[in-house]
Amino acid sequence: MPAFEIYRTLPEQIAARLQQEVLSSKLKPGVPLREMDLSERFGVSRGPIREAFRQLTQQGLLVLEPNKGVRVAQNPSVEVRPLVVQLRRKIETFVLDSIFDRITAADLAVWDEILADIKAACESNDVDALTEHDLRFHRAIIQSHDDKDLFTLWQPIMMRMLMHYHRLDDIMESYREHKRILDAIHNGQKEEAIQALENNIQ
Amino acid sequence: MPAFEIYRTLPEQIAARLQQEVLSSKLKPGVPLREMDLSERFGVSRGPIREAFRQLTQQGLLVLEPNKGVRVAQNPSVEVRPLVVQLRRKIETFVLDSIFDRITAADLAVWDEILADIKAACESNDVDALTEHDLRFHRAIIQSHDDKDLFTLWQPIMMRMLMHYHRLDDIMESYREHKRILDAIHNGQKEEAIQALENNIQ
DNA sequence: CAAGTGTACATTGTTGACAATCTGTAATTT
DNA sequence: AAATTACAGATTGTCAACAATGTACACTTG
Repeated sequence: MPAFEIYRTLPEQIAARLQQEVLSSKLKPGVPLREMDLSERFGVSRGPIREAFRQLTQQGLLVLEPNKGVRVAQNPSVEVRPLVVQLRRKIETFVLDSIFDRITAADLAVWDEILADIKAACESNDVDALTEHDLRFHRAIIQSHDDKDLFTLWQPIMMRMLMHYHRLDDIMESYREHKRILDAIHNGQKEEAIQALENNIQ
Repeated sequence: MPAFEIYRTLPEQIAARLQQEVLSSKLKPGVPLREMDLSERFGVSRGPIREAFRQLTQQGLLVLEPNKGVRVAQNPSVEVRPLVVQLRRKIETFVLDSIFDRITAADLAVWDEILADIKAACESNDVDALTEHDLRFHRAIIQSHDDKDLFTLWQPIMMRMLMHYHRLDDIMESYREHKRILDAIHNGQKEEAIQALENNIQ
């Protein structure tokens, strides 16, 4: 696992950068994003910017109005949050349950490394880094399922949970929760792993 | 409600057309879509085509590989189907439950009209039209929720259910199921309506 | 003959120019 | 003075040309 992500395309790199800025509230809800501003900032033409906008719109981080451009999406309402939690739990526990017996040592090695990044983020109290590696952790699990496009269902749900929400007083608790998941997997304890995963999603 | 949908933008019109062709299996899984072919067919440049591709990729109907274009997505695996059913039920029943007391006569009028279209499609045994109006029916309910971007979560799930799947031997049963939902709503029977809705989603 | 290499060709990626649309402001009308 | 219209600037939508990448097939090379 490289320390930095490798992106194939220009729009992906731009989208990743903007995603990080939305999730860290550097870009606040309602703020309009101008194609030309960003094309100057990233040193590319408007085409790749527009495509990055589409990706982030699909993730629910931006809202698009025809002929009026995109804005940063509003944070999800508290009323909807319990639904989102349930949906994410259903998907992730489904995946963990169905891949459990086929998890390889290589998978676990990757997940352990991400856990180390989570630990480092918690210890340095870096909430943005924690968000990033929390996302990487759960994405890695989802993407290990055979049906690759479960990811498409999961991503917008995950994004809604990451938008402007920090439930933990004690940031180290996040590390402990993820560690419990991996410990259970290492020990081949399926039910415990699923339980720990559900406990982490709230 | 107009007899035909009104689309603001060029890419939306193109995406709607391609969506219909994928859902009706006129475009089969795995088939590559070439930007230039479609730009000639629709009489536009490649730009709007690319944007339509983005929309359909987000819906899970197309799969995109960088530098290699898009293909029609494979049908969802049978293993994943129960999960998708559960997710869709959770979202739709959540919406119906939370809007139930605020449903207006105007809402019901719209839904009744769609039901009439469903009936007509069933009576003429037109599976493609049924798919279209089934989609319209449930979309109308989802979009009546305040939190507009619940739609973003729901759409890719709905698409996976519509892809190449016909569970009914008796096509008229679809009409009856939707009628039961609306009848219960007309009578103010919330639990019955939710039950009928769940029964329709399988 | 198998494996690798080179070279057209097809296709997607990116760009800058131009067209269409929206927004706010000032002039006009009643 | 209020409502409407006309206009100018800003912004997004579309297009066609060019660049970069991937693909297929013939060709070398061992």
